[in-house]
Amino acid sequence: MTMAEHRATHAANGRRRGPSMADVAREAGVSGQTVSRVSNGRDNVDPETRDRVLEAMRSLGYRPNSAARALRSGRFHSIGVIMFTLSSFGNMRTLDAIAVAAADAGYSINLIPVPHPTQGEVSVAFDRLSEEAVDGVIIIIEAHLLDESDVVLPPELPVVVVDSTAGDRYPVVDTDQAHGARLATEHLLSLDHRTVWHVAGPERSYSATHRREAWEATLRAHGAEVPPVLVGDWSSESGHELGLRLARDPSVTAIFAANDQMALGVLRAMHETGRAVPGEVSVVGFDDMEESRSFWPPLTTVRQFFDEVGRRSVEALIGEVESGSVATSTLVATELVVRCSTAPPA
Amino acid sequence: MTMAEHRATHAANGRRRGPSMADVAREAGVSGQTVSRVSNGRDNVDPETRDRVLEAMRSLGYRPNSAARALRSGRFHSIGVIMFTLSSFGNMRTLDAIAVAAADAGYSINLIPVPHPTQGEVSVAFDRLSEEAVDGVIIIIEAHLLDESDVVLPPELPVVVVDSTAGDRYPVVDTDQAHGARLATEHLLSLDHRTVWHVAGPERSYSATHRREAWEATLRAHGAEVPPVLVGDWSSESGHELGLRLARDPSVTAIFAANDQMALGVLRAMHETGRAVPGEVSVVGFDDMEESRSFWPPLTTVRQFFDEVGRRSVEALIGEVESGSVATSTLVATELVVRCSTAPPA
DNA sequence: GGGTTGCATGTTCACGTCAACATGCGATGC
DNA sequence: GCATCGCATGTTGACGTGAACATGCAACCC
Repeated sequence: MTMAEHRATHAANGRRRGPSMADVAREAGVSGQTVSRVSNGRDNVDPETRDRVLEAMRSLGYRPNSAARALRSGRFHSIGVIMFTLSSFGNMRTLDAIAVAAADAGYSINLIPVPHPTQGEVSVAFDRLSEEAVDGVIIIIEAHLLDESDVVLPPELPVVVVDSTAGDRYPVVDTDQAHGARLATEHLLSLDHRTVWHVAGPERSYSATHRREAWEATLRAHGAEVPPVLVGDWSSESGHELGLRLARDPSVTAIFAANDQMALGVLRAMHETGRAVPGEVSVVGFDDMEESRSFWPPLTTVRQFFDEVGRRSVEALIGEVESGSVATSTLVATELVVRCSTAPPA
Repeated sequence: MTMAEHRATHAANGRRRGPSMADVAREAGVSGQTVSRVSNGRDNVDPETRDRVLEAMRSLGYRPNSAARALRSGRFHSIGVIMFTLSSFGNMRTLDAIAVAAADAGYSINLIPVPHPTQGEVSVAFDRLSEEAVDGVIIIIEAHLLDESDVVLPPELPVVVVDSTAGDRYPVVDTDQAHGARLATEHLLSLDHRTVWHVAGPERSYSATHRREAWEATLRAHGAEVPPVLVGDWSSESGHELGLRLARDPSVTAIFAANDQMALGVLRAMHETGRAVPGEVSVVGFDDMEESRSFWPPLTTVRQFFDEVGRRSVEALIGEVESGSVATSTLVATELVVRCSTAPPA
């Protein structure tokens, strides 16, 4: 039976199913089991038989049915990724890396969005998740939502948490936020700024909290005064707003923003108020997003290795899925990228 | 049997399977079919029976097995999304919208990355795809790769193409690139610029081509001279490079960049060479990414409605999946957002 | 009151795959 | 020459679900 005939047959009876192992077996004159063996690349098949089967597969346009495979084996070769809006630079880059790493390992990615980070929504996402065909989950949302909600992840489901903390319930892969924040703060102090102001991310974000705490600790360690924190929401808008506040205070000479977007907003505020960067005010960001080298002035920032985070989280998860070994949490280093937005105070 | 006991049982014999319909049926004292009916929300079940079944499901921690369901029904309730790197602002926003729209419709998203846009890679992605458990596919890659390669998408698989063209093989959901480019160009001309230079996206991108063609057509329609095109690669780096070239030419007073990132690079080039924006040179972007309002100066740009694109493509695809009707192609409008990077020539 | 209708529920079986076990056959050992 | 082994291949059944069909029972009609 040719592929065209096959499809015609199926079109006729209204089903859209592709050819099955049985069809291939018939075409090749072997048993279904032999087709299965060829399909799974086992070596205990006579080369000649294998060729015949492969030829039959090709001519019929056979594709293994992943649902049947999953049903039989109990494994889906799929990883669920739960995340808020992708609209954060870091999340996006991390997801990208996860997708690539997963594909390399033969896993597909099942994206589960949580449009609004409320407990209700998280709950819904998790409920949905439990019906999803995934072998494990990578969570890229603020974990406090896990702590507080009575949401239950399906037990026995391997989980890796990214860029957050999760008590010690799950392994965590995170950027070394504290290290990055220390690098940024020390860089500014080493330029002889008396102290460093901080435009932080939202209160409930762990990344934001870690960066802020490390900034504060670094200032204290160097005997510098700790100015009040300005809290933003990661957006350049909020950076702009807080930047305007800082611009009014002539004693401010060094600002560490918790991400590049807010740093961009701060830069805009400085331009608007005529305060020279880096002449009067130095600014450091966090993330090293692709665009930050084109900001004006090009932004000194802390580079995160999102690819590494994605890669490691997939690695950890698949390890857990395949060998049952629960991974340990790991930190990914950061590095300071000095560009043109920092200089000694006037 | 309680949930704990149930899991203990399974742990003991080494299987990690959850309880099945049969377990629930036994617990509730009904047949499997009745459980199935409750599970699928059919209304022909006695309320009392339904409650008993729901209670049994809860106590056992029952979750429908999606693999078995898919095997039986031939439907996966899953949409495959094929895309290059997420690292483009537009792709990311579109994906986000797709994910949300799909979730609302009860579909999950299967992300299939194509790290390198070569034919070989595309081929691999498609091969992989054919084993994936998806009911349809949304393709967000430059479609010429489809045209040229001998890659075969599984026949009968519904496909929607986003932000590209696809001959008339598949329905296309696209932003009205031409309209946007015309808005941008006319805005600059209306400010009395003699002509408008264009920093285009890569040759092989359809979006880039459409924008460029519309820019050129608009200039011609207004009797303006058409200057040579500068071709970038969407990155702010390339915008910077080409911007430096443009900055050297004093006759350049208006620049339309094919995306915001390249516009950012152009802005940087102007700052570096001391050419005032918008005093000496006006710059318009395309996309209206979240950050562009915080560029210096805040960027005049063409807003794309990525959410709408994502929503419509999901709608079109699901329509095709569920009713078999092939959708028609649609265009999503754009709008000009005037900020501070444009002004009449000096 | 016999037949019909409507509704809740049960029984059977097939979806496509693959593990486990079975078969068959040539080669090898003593 | 007979037992044994290795290897390619075949047969059977189960994974969990839900469509199709079957059953059983109460209400209703003329």
